[in-house]
Amino acid sequence: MLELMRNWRPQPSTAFYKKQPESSELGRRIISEGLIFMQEIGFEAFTFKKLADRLQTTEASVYRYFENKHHLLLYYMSIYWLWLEYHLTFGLHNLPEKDSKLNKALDMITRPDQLNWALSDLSFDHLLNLVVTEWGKIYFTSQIDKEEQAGLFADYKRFCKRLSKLIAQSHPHYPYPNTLVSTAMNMLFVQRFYADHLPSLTDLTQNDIRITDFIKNLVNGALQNPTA
Amino acid sequence: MLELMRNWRPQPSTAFYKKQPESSELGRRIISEGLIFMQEIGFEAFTFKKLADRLQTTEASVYRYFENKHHLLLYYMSIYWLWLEYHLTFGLHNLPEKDSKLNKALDMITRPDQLNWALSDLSFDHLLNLVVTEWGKIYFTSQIDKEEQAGLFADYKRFCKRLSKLIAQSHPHYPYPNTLVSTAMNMLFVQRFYADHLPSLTDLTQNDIRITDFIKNLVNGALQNPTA
DNA sequence: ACTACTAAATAGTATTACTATTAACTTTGT
DNA sequence: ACAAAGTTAATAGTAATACTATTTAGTAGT
Repeated sequence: MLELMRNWRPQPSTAFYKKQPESSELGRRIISEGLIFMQEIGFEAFTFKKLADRLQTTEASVYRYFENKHHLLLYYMSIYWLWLEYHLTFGLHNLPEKDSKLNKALDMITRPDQLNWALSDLSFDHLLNLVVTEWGKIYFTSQIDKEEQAGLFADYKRFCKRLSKLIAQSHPHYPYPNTLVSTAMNMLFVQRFYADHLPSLTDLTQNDIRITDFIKNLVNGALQNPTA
Repeated sequence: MLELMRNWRPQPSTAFYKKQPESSELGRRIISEGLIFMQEIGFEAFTFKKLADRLQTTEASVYRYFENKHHLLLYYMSIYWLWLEYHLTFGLHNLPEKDSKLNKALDMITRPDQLNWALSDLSFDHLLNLVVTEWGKIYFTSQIDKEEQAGLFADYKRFCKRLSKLIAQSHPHYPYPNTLVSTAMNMLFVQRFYADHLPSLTDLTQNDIRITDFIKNLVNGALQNPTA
């Protein structure tokens, strides 16, 4: 598996960019420096002008690669989903019991820091921090329908669908598998955000490993409890 | 109770505005027209310039009342919480059993459209729509710590704390009452948003009354299921 | 009638997000 | 070898946005 990962890299779809950033030195620098920078100053304050200054290039050059800064944010998000999906595929392989598959999956998604990150040019910490702080701005935008149409949410949707199917298989009578999965996924990021900024809204602390317990209890509880 | 409401109006704290909007004709028009307009064109597209044009006044005049458009959004949010809290207080009064109190509360927050709205100048539908579409931008902003400091999130925090206490009383051994409550509150808005824009991520449809069943099952399931 | 205060309009500025065009450099075919 | 074709990025913009400083008009109290 580690062997495999050496040659494997998440390749976000062409929908995210105008010019493939992996194809040039500047493109690669936009991706790697952009992540650090966007996480540092926040999505609103982040502009292509500022990034260009930092890269010693120009605003227009950055616009050659990405249509706007939101597409760049979604590009990062895509990398996250592709990476997590890759791990999930291998992690669940050959696990026979459906119930243990779901719980293994919950372990993996709630403790992503325990999984192998092999993208030397991108910092996992920066990526996770970015997702946590900007979660509300990723899939909750005024451009939602247009961006959805363009396929920019495909990775997130596919990932959720995969988990919902695990639930549908192990608990065929539970009526809300998709709702339950999207609830869990949202809470992974929202509760971390609350721990950092609105601690009175959560019982968890920063990087609290009890997030796994909370999510597992939530999901398993919902599945075992009768619905109307 | 209906008698009482005739003389009662949610009064957001002074932290939200520079000049009390209820104190002048223009101020009141900013609130009522602003809600409709912001909901119509979305928070990003909404500007004080455009609102001023619509009100046949000037940008600068609007800025006399609100520091920026985010404060106006939070002002609306405050009205929502104050109104819901008012109903909760009366609705739970004299209900003896703690367990039924929690379930009554869940009924109320999941079906706010069933509660009495008595603000003739503000449309409940517009307010709920605004909250649903802009939820991600309300408490997940780059200004979070500053706004928190200014007390702009006090209503939301107080409301959640109230519900957490119900849980802590009925289920004193459950370790995540605050996390569970903020999960439920988030899902009220996020799942509606998904129903509208990313339907594959939820099993609910627009205005689906099963949101009550989903949330009750989720909360009660979590409380009955053992944690680590 | 004079002062004090409130309300709202005028006229700005700095920044932002984004685009059109041009220049420089590489690669490729003959 | 060398011109055509393609790639990459710089120059130089624009329209819109968020926000402010200053001025004018109106109203209330003494």
